[in-house]
Amino acid sequence: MARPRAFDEKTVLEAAAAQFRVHGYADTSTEQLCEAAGLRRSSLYNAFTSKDELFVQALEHYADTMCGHQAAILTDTSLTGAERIKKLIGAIVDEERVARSEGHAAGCMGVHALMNPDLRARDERIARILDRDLRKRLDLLEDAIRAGRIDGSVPEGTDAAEGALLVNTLIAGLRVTAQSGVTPEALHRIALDGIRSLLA
Amino acid sequence: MARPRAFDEKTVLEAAAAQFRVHGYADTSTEQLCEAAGLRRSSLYNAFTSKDELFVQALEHYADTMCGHQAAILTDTSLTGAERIKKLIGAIVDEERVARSEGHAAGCMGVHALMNPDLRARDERIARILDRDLRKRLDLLEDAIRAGRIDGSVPEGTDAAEGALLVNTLIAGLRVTAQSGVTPEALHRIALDGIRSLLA
DNA sequence: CAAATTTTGTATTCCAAAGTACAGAAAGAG
DNA sequence: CTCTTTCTGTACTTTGGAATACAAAATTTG
Repeated sequence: MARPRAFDEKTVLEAAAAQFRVHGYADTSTEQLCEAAGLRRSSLYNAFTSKDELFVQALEHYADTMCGHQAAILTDTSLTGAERIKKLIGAIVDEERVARSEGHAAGCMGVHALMNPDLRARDERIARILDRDLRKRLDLLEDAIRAGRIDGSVPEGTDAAEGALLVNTLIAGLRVTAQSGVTPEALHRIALDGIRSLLA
Repeated sequence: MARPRAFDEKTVLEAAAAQFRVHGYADTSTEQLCEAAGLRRSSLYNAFTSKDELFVQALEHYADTMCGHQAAILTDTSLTGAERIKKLIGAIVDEERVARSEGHAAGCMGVHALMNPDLRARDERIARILDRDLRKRLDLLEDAIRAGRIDGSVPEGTDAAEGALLVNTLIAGLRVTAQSGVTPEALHRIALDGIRSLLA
């Protein structure tokens, strides 16, 4: 019995995340967010009370979506453990490739939020989301490494937890290195060199 | 024939960098900068015209200092090429260790500035400093790798440019991963695993 | 010791960006 | 068709922090 929302909430969260992941929290103005979402100020504030709140929701949605993508790759049992990890790296590099074709780097909400202790302190939910997301992704990586140890694509002695942390660290590094204009091809090669210790 | 400055400029730049490397540009207030430097607003503005200018100078000093430290390690001819790179990683991890003992991560002006396209756009000098710094550090790393190829500590086939980029990428990743509370010991182990491809 | 000049402290101004108010338009329910 | 409710657009208010003004204090040199 009332006028329904003319925009899709998820779509707005994705548009917001696209801004935040490139510019970070502080350097994304509510103006930019409106522009990116194709919404007016009041619609945005009506749906999401504040920039802070919008950030939290965008981060949550972003983390879930990302994690979903990575889970799809890392649990694909048609591939060996090592192949899954290589495919994940390929996917990250591809993200950078399309961002590059748009004239910027892909950025990463996770890196931005992690690197900013003040942001995490401002809203405890942010730290919680980041922790949960990290934990989930490490678990997925550990499972893939264990699978690799069994199928023979990963050396037997490999510590799953540390291998997972290495892959995650390398990915964060890629996000940063991508900002300095390195080609996706070079990015791909160094990432594969970085996980050499995980390949049988 | 005039009252001399009561503070040391370098010391102020270092205090400023210590704030910027943790909080980033936007989330460091001029208030914090005054506090950290032990200076009053007017002294700060008198010496460095603006927050922007202070940031640029702090970044320049920070990059030079960091590069100097790294150069000392990477050109130490009493070590093999591989040993130099391992020692560099140890030094980065130690930085994180002391930061951790102070209750935070070390952060990195380079990572913050790189991840923020708006900041680089605001003042062309920032992009210039970052480019020069990256170039210098990659050159040092390449030299160490080449030295390693000669002394036999690094595999013959290794591409120096890509090896250098890998080490640099890993270090950036360490800066990020350190923010999530991983112990310095774990950080050290995964970093060494990450450069496995560079070790003979 | 006094002049010259710069530093320091407090208070103020200024600005950009976050957030709010409210009138008018749109859409479903009866 | 009309009533109700929610959405949309414009203009306004608020706020946090960067930057400035200026008077008083401090210090070196001649």
